[in-house]
Amino acid sequence: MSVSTELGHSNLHTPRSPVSISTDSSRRGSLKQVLPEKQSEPQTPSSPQHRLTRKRAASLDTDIANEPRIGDLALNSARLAELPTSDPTKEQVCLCQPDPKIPRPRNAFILYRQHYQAQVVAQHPGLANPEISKIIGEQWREQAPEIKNDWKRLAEVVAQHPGLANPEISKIIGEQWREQAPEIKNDWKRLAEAPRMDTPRHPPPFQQQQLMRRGYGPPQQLQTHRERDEGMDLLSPSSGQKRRRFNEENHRGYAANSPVSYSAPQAFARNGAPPMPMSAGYRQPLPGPSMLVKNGSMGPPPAQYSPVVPHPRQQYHQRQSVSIMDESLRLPPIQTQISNGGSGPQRSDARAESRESQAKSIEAMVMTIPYINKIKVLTKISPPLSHPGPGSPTLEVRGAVIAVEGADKELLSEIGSFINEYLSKDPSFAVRVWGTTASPAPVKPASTPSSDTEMAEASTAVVAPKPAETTDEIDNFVEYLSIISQWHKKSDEVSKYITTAPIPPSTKTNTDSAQALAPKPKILPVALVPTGFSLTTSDTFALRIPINDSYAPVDHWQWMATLWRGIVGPDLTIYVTRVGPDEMNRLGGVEIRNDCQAIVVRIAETGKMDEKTARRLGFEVVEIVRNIESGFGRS
DNA sequence: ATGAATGAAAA
DNA sequence: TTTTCATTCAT
Repeated sequence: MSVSTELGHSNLHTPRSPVSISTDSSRRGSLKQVLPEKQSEPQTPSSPQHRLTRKRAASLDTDIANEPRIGDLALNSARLAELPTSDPTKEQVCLCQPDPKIPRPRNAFILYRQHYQAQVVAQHPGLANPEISKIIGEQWREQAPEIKNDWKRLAEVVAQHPGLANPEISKIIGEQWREQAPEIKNDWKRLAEAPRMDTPRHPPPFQQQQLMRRGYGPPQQLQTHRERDEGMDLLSPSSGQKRRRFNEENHRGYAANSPVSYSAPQAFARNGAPPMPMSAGYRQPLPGPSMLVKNGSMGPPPAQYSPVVPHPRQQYHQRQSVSIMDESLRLPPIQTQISNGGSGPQRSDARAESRESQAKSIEAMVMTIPYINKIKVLTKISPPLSHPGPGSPTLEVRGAVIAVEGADKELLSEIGSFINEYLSKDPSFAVRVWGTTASPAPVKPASTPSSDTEMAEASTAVVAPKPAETTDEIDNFVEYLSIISQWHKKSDEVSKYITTAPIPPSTKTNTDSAQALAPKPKILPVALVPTGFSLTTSDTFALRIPINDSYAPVDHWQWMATLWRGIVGPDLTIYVTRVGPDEMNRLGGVEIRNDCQAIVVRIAETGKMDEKTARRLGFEVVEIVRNIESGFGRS
């Protein structure tokens, strides 16, 4: 059969010359087994294993063989050797080796598991993989048929297009598959067939194949880590955990698990469905403050991640094959964009549409960044009030700054009020609330005809092009800066507040007799930001302000967050989010995150916070706040 | 190498 | 029907 072709193809995927078996050995049946097998026949009933691989590979290849592009490949000797019935000498053995072990396609469950692995690990640190499999397996079982079907379809797509083997691409497809127009789907298919640069082990298809040789080096591991990860690793130190933990988490946990549940951005907030199905945090741009940690520079983030491809932008208008490739590197957001461009049909307001789609993508990306990671990053950017140096005067008290964050405004407000009331009724706390002065509305900055505004308008004039859009962007940006500015001022108030002993209502100043009154419980000042602080605000504006340069969504968000530098950070972050019933059962309503001084509060999709959750939350908050104080004093 | 899960496909 | 093997990665 087309065996020969196939093999050649397989090589394509596994760049290895016939001889380089060693590489493969890492996997299950490779060279080693093959050899033995030949000579021996001791096979008991189930000896098949070894050769299975081979067979499988062959079949797979067949599929591949069908693909047009395959033809280009040069074949390897491996195959050739076989055909020749003529001279079956020992050499054959050698030649055959290359046994390109083409992995079999991942089925729906495997894809599903793969996707949630990270999340589960994040939620259950230290859990062994077999356990993780159980968890995900259980989840899978409970999953609605419809959702399973979505994954099945995705699995089919992946199976049909070896190029999709790359989880990254799979994810993208899964994500947008459902709602994309047919022509876009075709684009994706093309993408699938196109070489993906992500996986080091696969050689570039077409023409490039020859040219690129040098880059690769040995087969390498898998796509798992790449340069991007370095950044993450850097970040993780604080938590001391494995890198994995980091990226994972999709902050919403896994609620709706359909790979294609991408649609309405709102959906994310609504049901907590991870926008990106496949490997959301996989090797993504990472949550970590890559730039922060990396070179300590606060400057602009790294240009782009694609190590191989230049700049997506430059290639946008190139021939489809090329541009598509770039896209794959680029990640979801832009891809959509490109797809649009490629399919040309909708002429009308392609620009607006593209913009819209970009916004959607940004949202998808930004909201996909695990909130835990965001909290960690923000902690680095704006850490809690630090302990005064040795020489500094001792603070009379060290209260706490609590921030309630979350994407759902209503929920935020509900929980924020709860915390406020809960702490306020406790006489040992002196609560004072701070909030972001939400600028009334899209209304013009009538109240603040600051120079900033003027500048903004001036530049608008200069730029001329699209007045409307540009103006909005600037307004948003100005508003953001304004908010940041306000917080800088409030920051001082907050710091002062939590380090000043509150004056008890009736009791007079007890400064003098402080010691004598020792037994009396000290009143702790608590600065509460109940309706969203740095995290919520960064998210809001990261979504609102479009990306007009080469910043990746994650970097875009980070950049927003960076502006909080210099503003006192929360000692405790309470992150509220809505989740589906299953997630609620699995994770509970209140989760304490000691790794980032946070409490995650999960509220059922439909209702309000139940009493049990409220009680636990209140208790934990008090507990943590008290510990903060004592811990502070000691450290 | 083993283990866990589920499912597709080979034996 | 049974067996493999896709994915993951700490033991």
